[in-house]
Amino acid sequence: MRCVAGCHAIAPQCAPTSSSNELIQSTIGSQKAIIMSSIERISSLNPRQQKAANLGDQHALVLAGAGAGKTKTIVARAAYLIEQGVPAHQILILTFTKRAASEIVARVKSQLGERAAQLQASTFHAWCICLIRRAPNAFQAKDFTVIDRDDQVMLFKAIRGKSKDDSSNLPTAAQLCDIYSYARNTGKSLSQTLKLHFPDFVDAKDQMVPIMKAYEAKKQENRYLDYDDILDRVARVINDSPKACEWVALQYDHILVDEMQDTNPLQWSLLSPLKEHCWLFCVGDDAQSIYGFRGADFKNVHSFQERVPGAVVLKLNKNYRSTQEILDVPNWLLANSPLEYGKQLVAARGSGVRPQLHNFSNEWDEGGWIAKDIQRRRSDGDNWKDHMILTRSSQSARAIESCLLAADIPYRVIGGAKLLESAHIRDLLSLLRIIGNPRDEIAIMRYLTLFPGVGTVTANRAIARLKQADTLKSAITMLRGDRLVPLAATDALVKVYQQRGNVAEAITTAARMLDKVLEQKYRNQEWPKRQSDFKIVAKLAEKHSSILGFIEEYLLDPIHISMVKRSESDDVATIITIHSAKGAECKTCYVINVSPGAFPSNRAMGDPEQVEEERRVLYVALTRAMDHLIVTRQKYATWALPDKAKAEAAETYFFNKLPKGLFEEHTHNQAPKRCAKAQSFKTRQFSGGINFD
DNA sequence: GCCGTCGTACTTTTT
DNA sequence: GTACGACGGC
Repeated sequence: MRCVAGCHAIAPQCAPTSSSNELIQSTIGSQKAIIMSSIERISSLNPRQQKAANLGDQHALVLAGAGAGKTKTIVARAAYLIEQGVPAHQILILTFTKRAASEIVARVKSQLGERAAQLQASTFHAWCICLIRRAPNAFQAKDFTVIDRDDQVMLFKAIRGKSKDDSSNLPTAAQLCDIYSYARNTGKSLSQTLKLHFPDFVDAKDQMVPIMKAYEAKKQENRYLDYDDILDRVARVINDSPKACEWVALQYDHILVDEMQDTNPLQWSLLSPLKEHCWLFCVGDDAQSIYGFRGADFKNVHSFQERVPGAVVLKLNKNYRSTQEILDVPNWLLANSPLEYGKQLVAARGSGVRPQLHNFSNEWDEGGWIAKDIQRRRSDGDNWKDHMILTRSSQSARAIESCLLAADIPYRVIGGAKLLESAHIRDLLSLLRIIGNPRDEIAIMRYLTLFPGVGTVTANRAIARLKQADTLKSAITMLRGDRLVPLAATDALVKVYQQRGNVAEAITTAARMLDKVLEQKYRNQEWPKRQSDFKIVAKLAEKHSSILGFIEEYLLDPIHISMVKRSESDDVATIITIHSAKGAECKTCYVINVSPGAFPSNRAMGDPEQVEEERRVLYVALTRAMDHLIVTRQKYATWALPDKAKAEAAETYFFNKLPKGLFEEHTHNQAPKRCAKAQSFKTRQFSGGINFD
């Protein structure tokens, strides 16, 4: 047996499946309950799943259609390995979301109990952070702050602003961020990235290079790691240094990868060097590849055997989730693609209820009807949690949310606003971040400009001064002497600094010290509600001893606002973005706004690759339903588009040549009854729509 | 010269 | 519900 330094001692922030408090634990528990409810129904493996789970020591790729039991096979594989004597901590499970990770671990533990206690499952990012935390010097990432996309955009904005030259079409800060990230995730050069994926900006390349270089310099200077750095640091080191690679590889015998079709070249570069030392067991479905925008490369699936010599490929075809009537819809969708997916899902469960297609005028009618339908199904004996509403964007979840709210239906939203991303929490955390990393310019800027009399100019001066200081203490003394910023600003820094060993206390103190300025800032924006969020953040931080560790955990595993609010009740309906819903399933699924201009999204039109990805997004949505699939769409969804886009939307619409009989179709011209909340939103003027016939 | 406020426009998908 | 630009006040 192998014994490696570090493998036995997993620091709290490194245990990817441990949740940091009961409040949140109960919400995550309820999520699992939904996802797991049906799986327990079929507990035994079919022969193919069994064969996959019980493979000996070899590399394997399991290709499985939607609902064919991918998760179940991974769970069974992990359980089998542990039963064969592989120590649980020598198995690494990599998934795409934290939810998938905790679900898999929970299921293995429920099968094996104590023997699986050390089993680890995490996202690629959480895993890399864990490695970096264990050997910060090896990865050249000591005392860093993890920054999210908003912070990245802030940095790009600050740099771009200086080099503004109105003569050319320089990408916006957010676009620069996307281009930079795409290039890193795919390993492509900037020129190649622009040519292939951002052709509008090919000419701006020479202007972009210095901006991106300045961005990298800023990251270095402020000790920031962005999301891509987290993977990149580890990938570089294990590819360049055989010794480091061995150190990592020795910790694991088997690596199990979920959703392989969504891995990108950067992620592959993490797995590739390890395949010499560990056995890879990867599971995927090319028809469900929906992360192309992040550089996902399904060559990782298609060329698996070339990349991993000696690997065996197994296929799982039978669908155990849905009835055949439901599967006929996604089957038809893929059959209409110019690409050959070669997928025909066959329902092991046989025949059931025909899916429904409902036409509405607008999103309020759509949402109002869905609320009524859920209430009807509940009074017929279903639970709230038997209902899942799938949306393309988190934006479109808002109308449906207000309809459920008005109808008194308990719900939670997954994939929308995240707690740590809301403005008032970022304000609060900016203070904590300065304590954790005194060079954190973004945090200093955000923090200082909270105070009356301090704007960007003054804040920048203060930052320049602070950079000269060696320690936070001397920096604060310097700030006080300068009188650049109000005393309240430095007082809060001092007070919170004294509490830095106890993150929850520090947050409570910070909230108290900033109460005045924040109340002023948010006086017209639901301040009491925002204020109560601070208590939640303090509670989340209870088990953390490091400020940066705390921030990092919740950036990589975000808590959604509605999860916190709804924690007291497990029986809730779910509103979820399709991207977040991969792997999930539910008895009754509403796939909303499957309208022209939305599927494919008008932003994807013109690019065949993106249109196909949109098709797969819809495919994922349609394959979540177990018993009832209800698709809704809006007649006037494209009302705001220019005529040309409107025509294009009508032409490329996925449901154009829908065969009769696939759906039971209903058209609603009037809202059944507008909900009170919905009425309070401004009514829209509609002009021109698409004829669905 | 710098800051605060008010009005307007925009809002894919995730780690 | 947030971000940016324009403008007026200090």
